Amino acid sequence: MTGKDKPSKPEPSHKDAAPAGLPGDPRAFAVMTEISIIAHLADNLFARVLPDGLTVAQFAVLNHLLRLKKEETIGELASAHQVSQPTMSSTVRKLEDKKLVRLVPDAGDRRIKRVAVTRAGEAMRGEAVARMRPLAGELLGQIGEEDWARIHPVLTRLRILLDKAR
Amino acid sequence: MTGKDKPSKPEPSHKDAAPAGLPGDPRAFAVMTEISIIAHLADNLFARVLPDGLTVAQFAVLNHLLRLKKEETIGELASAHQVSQPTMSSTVRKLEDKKLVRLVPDAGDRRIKRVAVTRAGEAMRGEAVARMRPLAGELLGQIGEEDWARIHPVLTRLRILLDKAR
DNA sequence: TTGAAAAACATAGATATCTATTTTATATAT
DNA sequence: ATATATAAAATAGATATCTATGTTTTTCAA
Repeated sequence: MTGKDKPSKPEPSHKDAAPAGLPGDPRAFAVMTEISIIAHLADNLFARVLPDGLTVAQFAVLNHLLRLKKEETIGELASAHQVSQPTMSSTVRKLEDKKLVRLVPDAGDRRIKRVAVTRAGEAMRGEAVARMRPLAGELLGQIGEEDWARIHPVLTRLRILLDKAR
Repeated sequence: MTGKDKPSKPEPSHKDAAPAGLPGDPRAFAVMTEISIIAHLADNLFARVLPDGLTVAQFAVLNHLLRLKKEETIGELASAHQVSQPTMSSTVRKLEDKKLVRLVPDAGDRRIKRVAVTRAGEAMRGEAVARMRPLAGELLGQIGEEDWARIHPVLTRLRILLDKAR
């Protein structure tokens, strides 16, 4: 995931993509399509600027724990990040292999291990944030603050609707 | 992908998730996080209502070709759907195995095979659309038309920005 | 005309995700 | 107290994606 070369990368051209084109509510489908493409593009772009060996999923876990300033179980992390428990187990193990987190056993419940970010983990997250800052400023800065504010509440409502329908 | 049981499925609770929390432009990051979650939830939801054996990627190809009413090469499909050429080759082969598309050799250029949807493919897409209609109506109908219209142009602008930065 | 570069697709190997199941530990009901 | 149900995490197997590379065909320049 170093992203130096790009041999078989898909080329621009987004007249359309995923769902879309359904009868009934074309605009809603068009918007969902845009959202799908945006998520995909942002994810790829993000992956390219991350420090070597750190995936988006791994960064997200470090960032989550450091933002909340607390330790969480694998199950809690899986819920928060919308992935299955085995997937989060795998992500956490990779972070552990790199010494970016350590697993703290729970005193009262021996099934549980809480994930704690190490110093090295903090440093790695700091580097990741530093690397994405220019890209973020350049790109996201081109959308005005008022536009972000305009779309934010609608997207939150949509996310809550979809979340309830799971 | 039948989606009958759901043992290790992540549970609700979205106080937060991926990126977010970066300094500089918190709102932009919060929005990008919402977009990422929405795309993920919609994809999963969509996958669950599709006819058995049809993946989202496969449906997207059928739908794309039927909407545009034309045949396209594997390379064109890969570009349009933001995936690598080998991925699209694989998706097309699966559709071909199920007789939902057939590969039409190009008369003038023997490297090329155009992907054409079969009758069975049309029927399958029709069934997929029929199955998702109630879900779509129920969910997406809860967001007013004016809200879709409000966020659409901003999202399109954002998508174009990200696309240029690839 | 022939050799090199480019293009379209296929193949190979790696990885991240998923579902299903297993293991171990805790909670609860008889 | 003991048996059963629930819960947390690990393991196993499948799949969709990616990058890197190979093969075949076409294009173009010397």
